[in-house]
Amino acid sequence: MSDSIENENEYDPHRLEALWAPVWDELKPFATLDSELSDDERARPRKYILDMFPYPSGDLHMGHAEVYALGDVVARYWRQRGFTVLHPIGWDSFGLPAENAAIKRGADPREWTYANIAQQKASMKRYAASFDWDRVLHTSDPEYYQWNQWLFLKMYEKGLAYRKASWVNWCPNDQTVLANEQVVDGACERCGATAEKKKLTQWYLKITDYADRLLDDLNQLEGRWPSKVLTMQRNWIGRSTGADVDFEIEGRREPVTVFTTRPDTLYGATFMVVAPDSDLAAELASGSTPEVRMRFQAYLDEVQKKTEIDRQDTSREKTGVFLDRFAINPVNGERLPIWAADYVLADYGHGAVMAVPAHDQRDLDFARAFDLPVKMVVDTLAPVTGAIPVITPEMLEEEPPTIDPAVTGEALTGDGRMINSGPLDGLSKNNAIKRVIELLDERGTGRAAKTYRLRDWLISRQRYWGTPIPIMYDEDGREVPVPEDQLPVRLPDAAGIDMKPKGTSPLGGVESFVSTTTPDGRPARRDTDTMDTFVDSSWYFLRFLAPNDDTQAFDPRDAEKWAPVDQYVGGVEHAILHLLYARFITKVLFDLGYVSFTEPFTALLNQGMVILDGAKMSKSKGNLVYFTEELDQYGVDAVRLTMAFAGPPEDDIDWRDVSVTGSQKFLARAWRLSGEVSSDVDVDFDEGDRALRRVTHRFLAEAPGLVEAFKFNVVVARTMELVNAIRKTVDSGPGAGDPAVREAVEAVTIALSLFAPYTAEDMWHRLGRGDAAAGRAGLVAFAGWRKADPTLLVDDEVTAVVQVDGKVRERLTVSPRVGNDELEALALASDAVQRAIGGREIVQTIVRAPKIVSIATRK
RNA sequence: GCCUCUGUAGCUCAAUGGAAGAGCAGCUCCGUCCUAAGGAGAGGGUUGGGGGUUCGAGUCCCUCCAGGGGCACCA
Repeated sequence: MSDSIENENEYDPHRLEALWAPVWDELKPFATLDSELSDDERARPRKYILDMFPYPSGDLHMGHAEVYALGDVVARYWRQRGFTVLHPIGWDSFGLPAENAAIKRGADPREWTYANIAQQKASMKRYAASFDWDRVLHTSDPEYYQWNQWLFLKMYEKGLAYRKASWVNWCPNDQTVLANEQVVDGACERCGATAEKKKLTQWYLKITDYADRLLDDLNQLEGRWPSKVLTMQRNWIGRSTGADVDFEIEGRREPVTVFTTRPDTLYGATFMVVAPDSDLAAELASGSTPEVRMRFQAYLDEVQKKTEIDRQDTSREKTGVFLDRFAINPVNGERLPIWAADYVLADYGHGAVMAVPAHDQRDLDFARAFDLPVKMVVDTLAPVTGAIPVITPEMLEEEPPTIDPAVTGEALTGDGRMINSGPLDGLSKNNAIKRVIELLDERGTGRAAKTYRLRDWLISRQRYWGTPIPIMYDEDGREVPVPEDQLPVRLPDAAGIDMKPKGTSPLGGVESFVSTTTPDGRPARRDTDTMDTFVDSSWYFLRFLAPNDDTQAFDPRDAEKWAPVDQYVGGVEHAILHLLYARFITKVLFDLGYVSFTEPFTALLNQGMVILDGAKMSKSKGNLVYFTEELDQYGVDAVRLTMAFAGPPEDDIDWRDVSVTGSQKFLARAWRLSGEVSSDVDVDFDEGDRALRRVTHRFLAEAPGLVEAFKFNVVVARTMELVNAIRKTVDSGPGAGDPAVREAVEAVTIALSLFAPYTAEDMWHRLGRGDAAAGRAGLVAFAGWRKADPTLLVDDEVTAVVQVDGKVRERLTVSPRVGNDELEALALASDAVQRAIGGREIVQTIVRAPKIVSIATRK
């Protein structure tokens, strides 16, 4: 039992949490719906700060603790800068874990999900994240997902949503298809099972139509998004430029088109390779001899047994089978044997390549394995720049080393002069590319072309807990879109549905769901797949603008007011998937006229992970740090401050390396100061101690730039320095009554409001600042960042250094406004400097007033 | 293998080409019946190695080493 009076003079984070949480609940400090804003707040400039919303699997963990601490620093900072800040939160609440829990424990996915949401929400409130709790959304609510369906129908109308049969990635564990983006190193991104290939008819969104814009618009984000993410997106889209070339095939009416980035080497093609799992290969084989058909089928079986992981092993030996068919090179009429080999991919380019072994390593490896001819068409030793090669006598005597790829096994991929290439002879690589495309164009047998690595986005999932695809099929199997006024297509109750994965959607077994009628009254059956949950998150930032609007997905006028997101905060694990999809959907909405911007997230901050002992935390490793336990032990503010102080946000935080106790001690030091200030609230700061005021104002001037550059750890270090300076002033300077002490402690309090809201709120009120009558405007969160006084930023005197021949020989105390000439004269007048010069001739003097004079002598 | 980012005090990080610094931890001292909180003080560096440009390099260039990340049979 502790005395409550004594208690109030001791820093007790849990007491402060209990004291202020109810006040905040009452005042709703961060509510931003129009009805909640005062005229003044409506008139302020606006910022939209968004933290990636969580998936509700269990309670919050340390990773969440980091994102929401850092995102909150940014949101609270802009409020202090006088902006009206939209900072919403919601839940990405559709998805597999709910369904897997249902299968494992017999729980209803809906109940499981919403129970977890309630728990996470309570934790976030305790954590004092400054969210607008009036704008909460859950993607699993029909009020949300009906707009997924609306979006799908809009895209369907535009031909951007379509169904096709194709080889798809299949997760044998989750028993569902995966988007390309969800296959990492040949394995399911979620569960790690080796992905398989299946031929299925599925729904796709035509993201490839947007490939160029998705790539080119990345330039707008340069400097505002981490360059790492930009690079990953560029790689993922993977645009290659080159040419399509048509090859006539003996015994076939239609020519075969291949894509190449090196059309200049067309004269060096010695064979053609087609992907064994392509339709083309099957067709060419079936038109060949029975032995070829047999050998091809055997090869295809072998290839299809390989996993994605085997296939990606680049050190593998080349395999293939000759199809006994021939293509005709359009530029020189040469007959090229056609092979099927699995180093050519069916779904990239046209699934066929012209092989130029002399100038492509893969083709060369294949040619050497199967004894195919190698023909050099680029002399890479020939100069292309016009420089004259230097030939030494030694070089003339020595036999020049051969560069022939057939001998060396090294393909020549560099620039050089074209040889053995008819009209291209003598040209450099780039000129030859231009010229050959002209030639092909003239003959109509080829053209400039671009190819992408990006594939269309497969969104069908054979699972229950997701958005039903709003399409039905009539008795002839024709697609019929669900009319907009019949949305949402509701997910049926989980009760009685067998969710065990069986490769087809659980919804297929719910006759009352499946059976429906077309708008014109004919019987029809619904599509039973649900959408990839990345559809949900691809536009949620717009739904936050009016989460309760049941007439539209979002109001374009709200989008004008708030969007795009000024600052997005989240983990780098979404560098491709979520961020690429959200960019794509934003461009679609732009094209449909719903928004006036083409990029959803103006700036992006990726935070690192919280790890322990150098390793990712995981239940199986037994190295978990529990969020709630940390809060119980150290208090919310100390944990939040630690997240900000541990290092640059993008670096991982090893919980072993940080000291939450240290953060707590610092907060206690700062908090105690707020109780020691003995000057009045309206005291005149101008009369305060000048030395402390200088430290304070330098802090006020410097901190905003640091926050805006995400150097939160540096801001915290600077705040610590300021606290140390105040302590010195109080204990061994002018004392706690000096006006400068109040000014400095208030600056600390406002700064701490970004990191440690409970502590800062309490300090603010102990300082006599919190105005209970002012409503939320009386809270420290709206105190406003103090302006630095420029006259306090310049020192009265500074030290200038004099170097002679690079060594510091003298320090002069001068005015910061000293001129170059004056400073030079002072330097030369110094005995120490003259001794260092030692009578030698001065060859150069550089003066940078007021910092340095550098004198160089002749030695 | 290719591309890219990062190497500064024990740890985490600062430093428009101009004196190598801060916070934390550790150490010493004060304080205390004891412990802790609290206070005072000092120490700690080949800025990963080597070379270059410069009056002057942690900063720019080259090279090597180490670590992280990305890409990798994409024609």
